[in-house]
Amino acid sequence: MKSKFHSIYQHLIRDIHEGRYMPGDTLPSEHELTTQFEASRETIRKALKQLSEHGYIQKIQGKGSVVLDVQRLDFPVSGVTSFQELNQKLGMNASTAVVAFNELKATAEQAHAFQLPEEENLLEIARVRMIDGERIILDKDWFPKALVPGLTADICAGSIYAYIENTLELTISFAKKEIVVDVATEEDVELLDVEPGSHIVVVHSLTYLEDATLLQITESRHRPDRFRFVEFARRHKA
Amino acid sequence: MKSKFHSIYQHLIRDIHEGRYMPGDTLPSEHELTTQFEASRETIRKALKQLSEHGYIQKIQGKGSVVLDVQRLDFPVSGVTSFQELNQKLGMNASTAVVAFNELKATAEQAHAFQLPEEENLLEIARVRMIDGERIILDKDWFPKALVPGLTADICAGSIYAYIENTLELTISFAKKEIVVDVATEEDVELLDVEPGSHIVVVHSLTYLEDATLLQITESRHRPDRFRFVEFARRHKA
DNA sequence: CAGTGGTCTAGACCACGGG
DNA sequence: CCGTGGTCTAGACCACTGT
Repeated sequence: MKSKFHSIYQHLIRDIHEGRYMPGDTLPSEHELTTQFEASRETIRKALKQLSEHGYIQKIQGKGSVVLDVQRLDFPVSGVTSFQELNQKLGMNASTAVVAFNELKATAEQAHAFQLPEEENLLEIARVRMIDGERIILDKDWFPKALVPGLTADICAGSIYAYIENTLELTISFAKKEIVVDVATEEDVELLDVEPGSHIVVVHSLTYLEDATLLQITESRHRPDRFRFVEFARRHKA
Repeated sequence: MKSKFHSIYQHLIRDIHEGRYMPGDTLPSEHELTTQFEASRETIRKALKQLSEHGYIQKIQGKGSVVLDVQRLDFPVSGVTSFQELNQKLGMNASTAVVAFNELKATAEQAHAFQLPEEENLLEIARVRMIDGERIILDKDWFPKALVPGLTADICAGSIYAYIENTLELTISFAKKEIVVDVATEEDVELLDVEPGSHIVVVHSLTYLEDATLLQITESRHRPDRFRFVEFARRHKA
């Protein structure tokens, strides 16, 4: 992204993070920002719109753009973010073990979800995430094999997202997620540090590319005492 | 909202829900929509932007706006939505019992969160949500008393949000949420149909008005087997 | 009243996709 | 090549907030 409004957006985020604008302050008016960034007002407004959507500011008509307290939000499990990205950002003492890497035929249900001909080949990957020496998360992923050529078990031990976005140059665009609580399966007990009969938090995700093709189905199974999900949401009236 | 782009947005949503555009179809081009709605292209684009953010369409450069399959998303626990609104929308067989309605002094922590002088009066409300005859959810809310004049236990048995938005004419704007899993307290065991020692899904929320003042702190405690949270999220690269 | 954000317009140029 | 969406502009008018 090298668009003008996106640069302005990032510039203002940096200003907020570095404390040049504190929570409760109002940003300079849109008119002032047009001269500061040498941009038209609509361009400024696009940048402010994004800041507002991401929880950085609240726009108040007649007053200005008030900076919100973003401190309590800095654990962005919400949105579309990979475990490795979180690991780096938060400096978690984490590691990944690949426990399965199989090629198999799609089931009827999977073929339908991926809009592929039945019996198309899928990659099935299972990974255990360890944090501070404990096995906390079991991630199970399915990809259409044709979409991720060259993907190896070694790559899966690092960041699949980095491989997809940087090496394959695919653009991940959006995801649908569902969080439910399930009872631990035998597999959970075997692979994670959980007791039989314990609850497991299950995050199902469907991840899509920018042309709206389904790239990935994920089932992420979390030990409940280490699960945390944070969201910023705006209200949309009916 | 009676803005032009919002009417167009709603018009297109209705078209999608009523099947005039099916998943996989492309909407008419932005140029065509300008003549159809007698609006400028930027106005059309504002409407399409919202459709995109809410998961209705995916815009693809050079091609058009593709309609997504919105069927799997129609359980919007994500966003800022009240229990009563969900109840109505989904036709749940649900009821609410108010189990506490107290006026008390704010703790230091609460006073700080609400940015009120210490010892300001708060309302503390606890409600049990029953679905199909089972006590599933315990909601505990705190409001600054001054912000919700006239709120009674009777109103709390219905929709507090409806009272706030329709009667008090306040506008709820955004919320920060956190989902964690806790072990059932004695209070949970007493008020909900759960076993001692069971897990409880806890949703902490901070709800804000459009001038960014904190209106409400909520702790919503869910029986795990009936908890479900669905989200649509777009990826924002670092 | 002046200053703020909210909406809308008409036109321009660019980047991408597909024939 | 044309049609698509992506960005940017300059200017206009309105609605709201505060003095």
